[in-house]
Amino acid sequence: MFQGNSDVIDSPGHEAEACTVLEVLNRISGKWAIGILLRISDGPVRFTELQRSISGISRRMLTLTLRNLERDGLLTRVVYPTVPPKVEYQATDMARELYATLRTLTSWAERHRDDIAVARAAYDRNHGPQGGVE
Amino acid sequence: MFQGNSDVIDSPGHEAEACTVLEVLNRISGKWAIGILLRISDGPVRFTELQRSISGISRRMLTLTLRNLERDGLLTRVVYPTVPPKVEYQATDMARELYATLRTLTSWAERHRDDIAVARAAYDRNHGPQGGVE
DNA sequence: CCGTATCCTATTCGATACTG
DNA sequence: CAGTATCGAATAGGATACGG
Repeated sequence: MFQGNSDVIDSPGHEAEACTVLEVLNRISGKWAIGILLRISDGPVRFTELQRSISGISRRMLTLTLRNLERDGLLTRVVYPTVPPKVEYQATDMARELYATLRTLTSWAERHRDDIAVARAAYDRNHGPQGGVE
Repeated sequence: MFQGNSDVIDSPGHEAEACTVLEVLNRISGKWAIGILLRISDGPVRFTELQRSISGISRRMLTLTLRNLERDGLLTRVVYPTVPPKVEYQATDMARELYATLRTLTSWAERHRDDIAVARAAYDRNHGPQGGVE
């Protein structure tokens, strides 16, 4: 019944700052965080706009990921009390420091996508389904 | 009974290359991958040595993560047929291209660890346990 | 338009015991 | 030393339905 029943947001009162770095890195891991951060990299974006851009994400996961990023100070949520409601999400300075790194990361991923596919295929050929010596 | 029952290694024959980038990024996500990669950044390291350095990791997760990284061509596994056995893990060139980025990432995490903690505390104060309007 | 609540599944991970 | 097998708990994530 707590908001962080199990899901992503951990309940306040449960401190867990053991691993310095990995704890923080876990904030930008998760299936959608990087995609969201990159999407709002050049200006505020509305909720529905985000949902359509990212495509594949459910409203639930979009909300949860946005809340976590907001909680950690990586984006701000601005509510315009209009009708219909309008909510914009916007990267903070802290998040902006990440963009260069994030882009390097995704560019690395794109550059080596084929290499990885090849390596994987080779591995699966040798260490086949049953670990078969054959 | 298959090696990829559910765990980390996905069974060959199930192609899933939909998302270009995220698919690949998922390879260096996971709780231990980055730690392992950084640990082998300056030369080959043995299994037990890895286990002690990383500390907190179980043999099982060490093995699984190593296998996945090997499968994706991020490290190589060299077995010396001695007794007792000796196995060394070593980063590939592809992985070495990642180190600069990985260090930038972890340094960002360290620089902003406090900011994040503060942001989180503030968030939890406002959007308290019940989402209470108060 | 922008969410939240519930339910359910798949995946991740740790503990433990066994092996070449 | 360097693993593998099995089990079980916790968590992430999807589908769907409801609300301000």
